[in-house]
Amino acid sequence: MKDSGTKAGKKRDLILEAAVQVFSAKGYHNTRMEEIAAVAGIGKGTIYEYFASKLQLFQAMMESSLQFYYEKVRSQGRDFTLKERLLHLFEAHLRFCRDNRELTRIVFWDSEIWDEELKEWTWQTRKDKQQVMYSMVEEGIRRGEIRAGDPNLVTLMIIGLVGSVWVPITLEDWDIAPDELARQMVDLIMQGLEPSPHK
Amino acid sequence: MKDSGTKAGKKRDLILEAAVQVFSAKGYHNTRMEEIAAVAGIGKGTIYEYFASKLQLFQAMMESSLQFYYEKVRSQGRDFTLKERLLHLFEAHLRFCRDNRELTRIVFWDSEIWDEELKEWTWQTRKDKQQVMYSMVEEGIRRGEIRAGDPNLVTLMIIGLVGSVWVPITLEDWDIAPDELARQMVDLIMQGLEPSPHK
Amino acid sequence: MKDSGTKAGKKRDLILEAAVQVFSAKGYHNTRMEEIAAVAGIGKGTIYEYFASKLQLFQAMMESSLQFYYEKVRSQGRDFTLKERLLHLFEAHLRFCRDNRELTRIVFWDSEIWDEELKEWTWQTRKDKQQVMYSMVEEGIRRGEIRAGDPNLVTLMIIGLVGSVWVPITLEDWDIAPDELARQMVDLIMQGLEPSPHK
Amino acid sequence: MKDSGTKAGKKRDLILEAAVQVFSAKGYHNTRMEEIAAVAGIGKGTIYEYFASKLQLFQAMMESSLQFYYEKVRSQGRDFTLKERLLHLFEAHLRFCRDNRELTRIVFWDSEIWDEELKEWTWQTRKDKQQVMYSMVEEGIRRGEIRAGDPNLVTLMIIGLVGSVWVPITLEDWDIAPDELARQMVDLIMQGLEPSPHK
DNA sequence: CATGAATGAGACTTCATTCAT
DNA sequence: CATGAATGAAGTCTCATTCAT
Repeated sequence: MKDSGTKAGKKRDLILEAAVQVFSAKGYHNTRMEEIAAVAGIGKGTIYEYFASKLQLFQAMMESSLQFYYEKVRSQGRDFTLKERLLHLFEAHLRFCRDNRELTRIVFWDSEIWDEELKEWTWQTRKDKQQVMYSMVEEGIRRGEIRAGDPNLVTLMIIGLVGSVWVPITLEDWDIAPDELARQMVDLIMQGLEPSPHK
Repeated sequence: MKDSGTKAGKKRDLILEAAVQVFSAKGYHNTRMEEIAAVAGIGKGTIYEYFASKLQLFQAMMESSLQFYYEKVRSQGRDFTLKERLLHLFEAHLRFCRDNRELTRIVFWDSEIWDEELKEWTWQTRKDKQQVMYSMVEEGIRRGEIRAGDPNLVTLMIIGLVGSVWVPITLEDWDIAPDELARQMVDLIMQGLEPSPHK
Repeated sequence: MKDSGTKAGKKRDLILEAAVQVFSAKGYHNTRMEEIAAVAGIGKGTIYEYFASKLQLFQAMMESSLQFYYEKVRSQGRDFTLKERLLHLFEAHLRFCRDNRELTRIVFWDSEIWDEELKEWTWQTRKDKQQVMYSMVEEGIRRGEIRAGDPNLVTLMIIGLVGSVWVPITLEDWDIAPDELARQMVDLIMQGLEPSPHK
Repeated sequence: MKDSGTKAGKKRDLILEAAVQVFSAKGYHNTRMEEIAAVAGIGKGTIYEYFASKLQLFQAMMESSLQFYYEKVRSQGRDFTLKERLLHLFEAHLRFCRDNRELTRIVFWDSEIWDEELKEWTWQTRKDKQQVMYSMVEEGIRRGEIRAGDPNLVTLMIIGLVGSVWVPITLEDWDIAPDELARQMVDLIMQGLEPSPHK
């Protein structure tokens, strides 16, 4: 699936897949290298042929997972209104969450590792995501698609909403229809809660 | 027995405070009992006079911290509109986050412990919080204060927003004015993003 | 009971009695000073007012217990035949074992302490006991009361028999009549197992 | 899987041998896993590759030792008189004690561990041993080889004698000739101490 | 004298990592 | 390349002993 044509990296991907499974199910600290090896169906020592340490394996797994995520999510058009872009974004996100429950659990939530390097990386990733959203929001304001306001706060609200629905989807196995839910989410964000007398 | 009246449990609290500090800074697994003891300025063994194990210390810290949080947040009136209640809630929450950056970091975020009992407890806490909000939302709909819609989704959005602002406050040391920010948040939630032609 | 008239040492004996109980029930290493204190109904620190360490408390308990044992057992006449003396000895021994099951358990059996000093002491005690018996046996041979043979081996057999009946008495709560059993034991030792055609 | 045929379990046996040495010399509680490892010439962690815990190592050592003992002792004929069987038994026992001084010290004596499971097992072992002897005695009585009497007491005496000679052999390094000593022991048991006028 | 809260040395055990095969 | 037996650093927890009250 992730294999890029050639046979090279086949075992590396095998390990990565096993890592996703085990890390997702048990978290970083409760995962034993031996178990990853077992799940991958290889020897414990073999992992070290491809990854220098447990931490680096975790990082690689996160990176590849997020890349995988971004590929899915970012495949959206450019010449759309903010509303439409949000719709696409939400839908893609929801779809991904629904289809990769295990993966999202570890990628989005569980990160008590506090390795300095990884912390920095996690941090940067978060900022990047926020920055993308921030740009969208700012552009939306410029275009007059949304009313002026603190774009920062708006960005946070959107990110927060996206994050909040993730919880019940992955943790409670909430069964959703991505397109329908995305529509509702956008509606909520755009219209707010107040009853609109003019509608 | 331990002390006469006011100062009872002094050392227990000392340990709890140290635990908040160290657990918050390093996360559960990277925290060493010895370090907590050092920060508390006591001997390693003393902790075990008050808490049976590392896990139980963590649990006690979480519990007391959350209780502390709820005390601060729940001190809000009842005979108010949803809007007013949200305003109070947000403001209290923001105030707490601002004033207890370290604490909120561990309490709200970091929980890769995966002890079955604690997991259950964390889970229940989350559900409780959600339930309270859900009731508020439902009542708001009944009263006609907000338009009908999936109360579940609305609840999630509010929780998501609350959570999302917590990140920059505690992690980026975002300096905020709780009352002003709360007002903006409520406004956002109530009005939505769309430019309102009728206003 | 053990108190020698005055009030002095009352608490010391209290501790000693508690020590017998707990050490007997749990063995040396599984006994906690705190438990002894609890059983004695005093504070943990108080033990150290009377005994310098756990080991010394154990030693004192063993010493006083053995002294108590010897008092009971040695109160036997002198101008008797070996057979009579054995009879008295066995009976006294059995009586003591029956009446002090807990105590004998720890005193005679359980001694995995391996403190060099205590080992030496245990050792010496054993040798002393053996020496007393050896003298009796030797005298018996001289007097022609028993046939010549290796007095060492005879001594061992007697000690062995005494020890062997102790096991079911204290561990299996074998209910015995000391005088009757003593008679049988002496009979066995004196006559042997072989059917005696001449008797 | 570990090795081809003869050398299988080499390291496990290495550990077991070291365990016998150290446990025998120091007793259970005063033995440190690290020391066993050192004696075995391996790393501390390696022990845990073969035994789950200190207690299980001890149990395994006891079991294998006793099996080893029984193999040596039980290799005796069946169609013999009680006297002959005792002779063989004693001789085998003495031989084993002499040749395995260290081992017998821990196996027969030192058992202050008080783990419930092990206690039960020790207990059962003792009962089994006793039962075997009891059967022999009973049969001897039926056959008229020994005079009637309480077979229980006779059994205890024999066991006691066997145990009693063990002490000087292993603890005092008593140098013995197994066959000669066994003969004397049987003679004592069969004839008793009393001078036999008919002999 | 009596106490028990405090201490910290030291024990068992885990598990990431190495390296000989 | 692949392996898994071997390793030992490091962590949690126990409990005899101390000492301020």
